[in-house]
Amino acid sequence: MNVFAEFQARIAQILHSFMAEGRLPGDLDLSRFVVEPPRDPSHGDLATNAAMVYAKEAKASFSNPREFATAIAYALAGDPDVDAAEVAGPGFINIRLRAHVFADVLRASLANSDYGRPATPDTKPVNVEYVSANPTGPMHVGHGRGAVFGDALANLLAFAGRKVTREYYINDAGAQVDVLARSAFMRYREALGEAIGEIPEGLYPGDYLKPAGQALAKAHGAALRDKPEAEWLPLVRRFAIDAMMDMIRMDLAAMNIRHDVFFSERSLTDNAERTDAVRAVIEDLRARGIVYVGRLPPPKGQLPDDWEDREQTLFRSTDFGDDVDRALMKSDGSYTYFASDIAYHKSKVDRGFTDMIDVWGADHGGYVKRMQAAVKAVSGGEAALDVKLCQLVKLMRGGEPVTMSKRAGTFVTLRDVVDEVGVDAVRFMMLFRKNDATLEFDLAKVIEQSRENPVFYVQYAHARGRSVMRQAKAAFPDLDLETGTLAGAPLDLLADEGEGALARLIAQYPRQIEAAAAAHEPHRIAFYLHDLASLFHSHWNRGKDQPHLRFVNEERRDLTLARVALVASLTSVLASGLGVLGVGAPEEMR
RNA sequence: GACCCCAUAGCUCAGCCGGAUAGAGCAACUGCCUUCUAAGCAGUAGGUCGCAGGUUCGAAUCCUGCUGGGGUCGCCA
Repeated sequence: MNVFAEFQARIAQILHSFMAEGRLPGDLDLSRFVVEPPRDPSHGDLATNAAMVYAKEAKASFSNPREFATAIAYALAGDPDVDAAEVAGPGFINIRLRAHVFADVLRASLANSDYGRPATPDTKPVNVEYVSANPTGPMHVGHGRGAVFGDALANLLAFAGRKVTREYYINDAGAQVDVLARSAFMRYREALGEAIGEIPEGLYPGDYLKPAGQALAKAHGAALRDKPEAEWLPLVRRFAIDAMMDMIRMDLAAMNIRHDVFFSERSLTDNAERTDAVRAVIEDLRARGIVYVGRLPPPKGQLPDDWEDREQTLFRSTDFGDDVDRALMKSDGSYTYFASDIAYHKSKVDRGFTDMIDVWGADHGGYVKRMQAAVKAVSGGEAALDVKLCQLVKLMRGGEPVTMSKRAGTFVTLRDVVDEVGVDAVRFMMLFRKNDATLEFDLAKVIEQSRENPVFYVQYAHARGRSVMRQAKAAFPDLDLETGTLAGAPLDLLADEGEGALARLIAQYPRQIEAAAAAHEPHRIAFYLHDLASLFHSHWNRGKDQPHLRFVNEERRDLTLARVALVASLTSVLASGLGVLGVGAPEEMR
C-alpha cells in the first residue's frame, strides 16, 4: 500500500472529471504533477502541486492557481480518507489524512511480506553488469564499491519487480592475461625448485600467484618448463585465469555478492562453434555504413611520444552522440577492447535486453559515450544503456589515510577490509554515499558502536525493536507476536505524536523504493533507513522520561499490543530495506 | 585542448520529477540521562547552496559561461 501513489491516482481522477466537464482541456498529461510529503509536517500528510503544474491549461476556467487548487481541494474533501484539504502558498494543496489511513498502512506492512513493492510493478527485464574486475589478481577496495553498488542496485530493481540478470564480464582476452600467464609460469618454475629471484618488471609480482604455480607443478611436473612459450602459454593462461576467477568468486562470496552470468570475453572469438562474434558485429555495422577505414585526428594537448598517423577501422560513433569516431581494429588487424565490448553488448541485445546498466569505475568515464553509442547502433536504437560510475574510495583509519603500495607490501585487498570490519559494515558504508561522489571509508569508525557509525545505528534500531518485542512477550506471555496476528491489533490506540511520525515514515517506504529504483540509486534506501532508525531511537528515548510512552505497558495489554504492532512494522521495514542493501538485520547487538 | 564527475553550515554529507522558511550527523554552547538493550537524549547557534547570467509564477535542483578540485583522453586493459 502506497498512499502517495494512491492519491496520485485519486487526484488524477479528479482532474479527469474536470476534463470531462470541460473545465480543463481534454489532452492533459496527468503524469506531470507529484504527491509528496510536505517539507513541514505541520502542513499535513500529503502535498500536491497539481494546481500549479496545470495552472496554464486551467486558465480558461480558473483565473489563478489558488482558485484552481480550491476546486481540487473541494473534491478531495469528499474523500473518506481525507480529514482536511487546504490550499496554501501559491497553490499547494495540503492534505491531512484520517488516522485510519496510517493504521491501514501498518496493517498492510504486517499482513504482507511484500510491503514496499510497487502495486503494479514494471516487470521488464534488465541486465545489470557489475564488478568485471580483470582476472589478474585479488579484488581491491575500489572494485568492492562497484561490486556492492551493482549488487544492491540489482536487489533494488528485483524488489521493485524488475526481472534482473546479474552479469560479470570476464576480460580473459587481450594482453593482460598473457602477462598473467607469464607471471604464473614464473611461479611454476619457482615451485619446481628454481631460484627465480625478483619477478621481472612488467609481470605481476603478487604472492597470490604462488598457489597457481604450485598447482601447475603438481599437475604437469617439469613437462612444461623447457617447452617454447607458444606451447605452454594457452594452457597456463587458461589455468591462471581459472585460478584468479576462483579467487575473485571467493572474494565476492565473502561480500554476499552473486551473479547469474559470468560472460567470457574470450568466448566471443574462441568457442566450440568456431564463430567470431566480434567479426560478425563489425561486419553487421559495416553493412549499415557506420564502419569505415580512416584516420583519427591526433589527441589534443599532450601528444603521445609514439604518435603515428595510421589508417584504422573505425566506428562512426559520432552518429550516435560520441565526440570522435572510435577504433575497432588495431593497426596489426586485431580487435580493440572496444570492439569486443560491442560484441558483448550485442549479445545482451540478442538475449532480449533493451534495458541495461553497467557499473564501472570512475576511471572509465571516458568510455560512457562510445558504449552508449554502440548499444544504440547494435540495437537499432531499441536498447538503452545506463552507466553508473563509482568514484574512488579513500581508505582511512582513525582519520589518517591508509597508505597503499603494492611494492611495499601494504596493499590492502578487499578481503583484508572485509575480514577486519565485517561484510555488513563494508556494504552499508559503500552504499551510504551517492555513487558519483568520492567515498571516505574509515576502518576505525565503522566498528564503533555509536551514533556516528551509521551501520551500527541502523542495525541497532532493528535489534532494539526486536528486543522490545521480546520484552512484550515477557510481560504478556500469551501474546501472539506473529505479524499476521499483530495486523489485527487495535491500532487506533496509537495516539502519540511520535508514534504517528513513525507510521508516516513507514508509509513512505514504497515511494522510496520506487524512486530509488527509477533513479538507479540504492543509496537513497540507506539514507531512508537511517532516518527511520533515528526516529525510532528518539521515540524510544522519550520513554525514559515519560514511562507512559514506553512500548510495553504491563497494565495495558491492548495498548502494548498496538505499540508492538507498530514496532513489528518498523522492524519489518528495516529488515526489508537492509535486505535490499544486502546488510544483515540482527536480533541483538553483541 | 576536449570530455565526464564534484563544489550545500567549521568538518563529513543528504536534499526525491523545479515547489513553501535549504536538512542530518560530528564539532561548539546549554540542560538532562545509570536505562523496556548500555554504547546516549533534548535544545541553542551556525548557510550569499563556488561565481555570473538565463529559463520559470517559483531554481540548491534545468540551461549557458566562468572559477576551483578529481578523473579520462588513437591501437592501453
